[in-house]
Amino acid sequence: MQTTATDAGRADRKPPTSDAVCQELSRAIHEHRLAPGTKLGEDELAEIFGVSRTIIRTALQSLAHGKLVEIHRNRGAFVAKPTPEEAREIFEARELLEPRTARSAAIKATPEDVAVLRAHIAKEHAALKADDRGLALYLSGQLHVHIARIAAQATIAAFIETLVARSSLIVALYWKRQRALCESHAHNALVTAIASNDGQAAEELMHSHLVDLHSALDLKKVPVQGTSLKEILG
Amino acid sequence: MQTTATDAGRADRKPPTSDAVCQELSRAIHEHRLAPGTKLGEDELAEIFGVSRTIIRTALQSLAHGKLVEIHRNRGAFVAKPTPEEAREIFEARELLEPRTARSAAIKATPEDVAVLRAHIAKEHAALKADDRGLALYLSGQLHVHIARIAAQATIAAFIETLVARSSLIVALYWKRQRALCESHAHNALVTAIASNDGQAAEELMHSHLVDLHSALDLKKVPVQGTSLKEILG
DNA sequence: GGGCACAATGTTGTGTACAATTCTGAAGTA
DNA sequence: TACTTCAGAATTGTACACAACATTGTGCCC
Repeated sequence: MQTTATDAGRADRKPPTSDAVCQELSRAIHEHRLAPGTKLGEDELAEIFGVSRTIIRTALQSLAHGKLVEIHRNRGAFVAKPTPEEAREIFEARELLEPRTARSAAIKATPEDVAVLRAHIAKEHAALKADDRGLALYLSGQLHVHIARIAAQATIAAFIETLVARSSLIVALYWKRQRALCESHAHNALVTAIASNDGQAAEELMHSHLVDLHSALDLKKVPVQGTSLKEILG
Repeated sequence: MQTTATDAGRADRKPPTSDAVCQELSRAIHEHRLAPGTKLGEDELAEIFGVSRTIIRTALQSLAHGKLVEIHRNRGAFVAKPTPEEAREIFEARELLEPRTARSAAIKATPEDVAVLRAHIAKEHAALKADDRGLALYLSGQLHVHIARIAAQATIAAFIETLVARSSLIVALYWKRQRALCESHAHNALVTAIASNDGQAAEELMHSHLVDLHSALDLKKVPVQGTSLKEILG
């Protein structure tokens, strides 16, 4: 998978598929290299990736389905800019889904699963040490997706994946704190609970972790208005 | 919205948009007019709807995102055929999401909301009386979506919408019983609980309703092989 | 000077043509 | 008879061209 992303990024060798473009853009949004509200012009992207607009359009529509991108008819595609209302919904949804899923994961986790999770956390730490905040953020989200997958629930895992992705946008808009270090500790504790197959603890830890994240948002903060100035001056 | 669907169906007046095509196909799948496994040829659909393949492709990709359609590269699009494993996942997900959502809905429901739900049930009854099983099935699913919307949870409502849609495919493949009448009673009780703002009862009724649906499936049954005869003759 | 109408420009939406791949069928061989 | 091989047909994937729409800039009128 790393190969695919690299291929798409370079676009020197082989023409990337729409999925590759999709992943590349998705990753860029995850890592906050693309800010909410940014316009995603088709011609522009087509040139960057070295493909025709057809591929780009497919990728954008795909991202729009996951609500990472908003497409306004005849006006173009923009990186989504969740409202405080949406942010609340998304975290409510996560608080509904993830704790129970974490419990299932803890019950079903094999030593191999745990090893994967620990390796993941190690990468997260490394990224933080290298001061790559974007990558750290991305990995941090992916851990949640991994846990959902361990629960043998591809359907719910897919839901959580979109929620995590959108959470990244929310963090970009409404994040209050500077440090993200605390999360690592929460993740450590969570993985430990899963390692010892303690469903109850995993559920509770996941819940408090999400509440913690949620409370680290300032939803009253006026979102950085990428586009619509009328809202600012309205 | 009825207009849109009709336009798309006829395709005499105005060229339908990809969303219209999407809705039309979605509806056809919901109502079991399109069986799981059916091939959805692009040229074929393009002629039926009176548009170019471009529109059709967009619509199919959209449906593929909701897992109603499977797209195999270079081979085409087919109505999805959920495996027993997926069926289990989908109902587990519904059992996780819907009872709590029903509780929220019951707490927040206004008299107008209840009126809408009751009108919906009336339509459901009418469809059953008219022996339009397809329509009845569709409406039956939509009630669940309506309830989720009342809970002021667009995000979760969207999830439930896809789960309901996929449930329709599962019913097409694995349904055991003949009669669907019992559902109507469950829906009645559910709406009554919501009408009296009884969150606890709504949650419990929704749960038992889903368990009832789930138990009405025979997941050991070999899925009816829609098209690919090679699988039957293996 | 302010406001409006209208042309110019750029971007997106849709249809179509061509290339690439898969499927179908028949012929040939063991 | 069963299996393989290979060409033809059909279908999908991609690129491109044109049309439709939105935005922006200019000039005119009040």
